[in-house]
Amino acid sequence: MEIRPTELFGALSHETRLRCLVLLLRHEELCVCQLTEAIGAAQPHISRHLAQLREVGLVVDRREGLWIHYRVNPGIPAWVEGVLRETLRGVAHLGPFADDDRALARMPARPSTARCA
Amino acid sequence: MEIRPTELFGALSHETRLRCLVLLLRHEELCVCQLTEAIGAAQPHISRHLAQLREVGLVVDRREGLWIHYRVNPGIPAWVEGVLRETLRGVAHLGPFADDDRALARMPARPSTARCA
DNA sequence: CCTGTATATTTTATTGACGGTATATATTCC
DNA sequence: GGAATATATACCGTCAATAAAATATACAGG
Repeated sequence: MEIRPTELFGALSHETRLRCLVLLLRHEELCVCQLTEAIGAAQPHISRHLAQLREVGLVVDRREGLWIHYRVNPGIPAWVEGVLRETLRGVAHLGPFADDDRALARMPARPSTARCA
Repeated sequence: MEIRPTELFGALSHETRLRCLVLLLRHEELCVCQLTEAIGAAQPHISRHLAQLREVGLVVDRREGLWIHYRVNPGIPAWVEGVLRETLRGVAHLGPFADDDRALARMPARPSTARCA
């Protein structure tokens, strides 16, 4: 698993992508509709930025029926893990990131239980 | 001292800026001519990217005669320090970063001793 | 004050990232 | 197979980042 440093930081330099990643660091695995709902943006917007995270190798996806679940790539190098850990430590309490987490907690039904929206 | 996460990562997402920062992490304090020589780019190029690192708050500068010395801002938040430490750990051995360090070591005269070029 | 050195900034042109909308693909259920 | 849902991609106009060259500023020494 190789990640080029400038590509890593480029991926983290956009608020939408960073918010997605922070949610995934906190919740192991989430589907697109959960990320979309928690962040409160348009679905193609979230999807496009998730694709960029995937292309860099930061996240992997897994299809299950209609839903596609994303998670942080378990194969990232140790130093990248370190960067993500320190980042989470630094941003977890900040406005948008904390709000996203609360919005996610308020979501009524989770996938594999019923429909998303 | 406040650093916005997306701005931090944006600053690290350009190879020239990351190379400058890695050199500064390793050497405490360097003047522009040392960075220019070690990296082997045009002076205005280095200067512009140092300015961006300065605007984000990652580095500070100090004038001493003709030379302007840059160093990593000692006032950055702990989590940013953590990110930088992990980054250094991850990239130190990679091509351009290791080469820069060797090129710097080969520089004959250092500032405050004689002329730069 | 004039020259040369070190560094910064401005200018201009180009490339690349982004958002929004529309459309396409995949899957399930009927 | 057709409808509905979840997600992805394509298209397009716009704006910001970048490079390269030229110019400006700051300082030192004669």
